[in-house]
Amino acid sequence: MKLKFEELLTELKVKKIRLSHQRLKVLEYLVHNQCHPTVEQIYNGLHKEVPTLSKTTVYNTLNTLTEAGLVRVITIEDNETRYDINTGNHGHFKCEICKNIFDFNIDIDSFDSGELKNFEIKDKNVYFKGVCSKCLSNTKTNHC
Amino acid sequence: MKLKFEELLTELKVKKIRLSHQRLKVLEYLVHNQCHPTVEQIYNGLHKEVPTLSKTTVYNTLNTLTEAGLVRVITIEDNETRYDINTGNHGHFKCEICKNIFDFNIDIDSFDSGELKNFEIKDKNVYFKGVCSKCLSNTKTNHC
DNA sequence: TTATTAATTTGTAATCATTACAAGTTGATA
DNA sequence: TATCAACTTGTAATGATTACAAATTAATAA
Repeated sequence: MKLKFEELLTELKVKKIRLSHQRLKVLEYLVHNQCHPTVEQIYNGLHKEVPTLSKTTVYNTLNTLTEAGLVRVITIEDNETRYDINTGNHGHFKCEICKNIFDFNIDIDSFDSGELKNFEIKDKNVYFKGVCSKCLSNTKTNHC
Repeated sequence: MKLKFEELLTELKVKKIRLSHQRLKVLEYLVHNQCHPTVEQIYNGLHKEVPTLSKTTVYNTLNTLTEAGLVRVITIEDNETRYDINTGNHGHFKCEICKNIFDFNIDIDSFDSGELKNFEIKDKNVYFKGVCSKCLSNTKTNHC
């Protein structure tokens, strides 16, 4: 965790992005909360610690970090944008009952279909939806 | 095309969804325009032919058809929901220059990772972003 | 350490997609 | 052809995101 945060700071400096207090706090929140939070969740989570924080700043910061490639946008549902500090190769599963988003390993690069051979692919996303194992067993219990 | 439309009608009847004039027109539009249109595009495209059509009806219809499984929602970008009458197994590539969305073949079922073995997967989506071949060659030309 | 300045933050207002709602209309059934 | 629940419609409400301008601050150099 600590390591990850230091690496992110270095990347910000390299890319000449100012290390403002708000940006560091948002980054820290994302490193500590890798549950793919929404803007609302980030804002609420930081509000006690940084009372002057504005929601606009959270939006601005996330856009800046996304453009810099430090953060990945997750748009599984059209009404809620989520953010992920883990920019590595992995898929997302959203449970329609508990609404949680789970990471799963997937080698997205393995299916670089020949159809797109003259296309420049910058970003690959795999999103699954359904019901997670925990909610599945709860549903079964309720039926008895 | 004709065949596809007839099949869709049969499915609507089976699922006891009324074959209203507006629903048939939206379905027809989707069958004829498989370019993953937005609500705005569908509404504008049908407005001449069906002047009384309301945008709310387009939303309602698309939600009904999606729940019935006749239409697939595409949410690559968080600010625009798109709709696809092709519910078969395929991926989507969005060009960030021309904004077009391209279909490509992909066997999504082939990577049913063991991590999700106790999950019920209802929907699988693969979204790529980047620059399409046409826009890539245009960019090159402009540099000369 | 301090001054300088451009970048950043902040709060409010604006925008845009989508949904809620209630009154009018219509498709399917008998 | 009558009936009625389902559907459509227009307007208003909602909610996420962005625009904007004034106040603040991080980074640089003296």
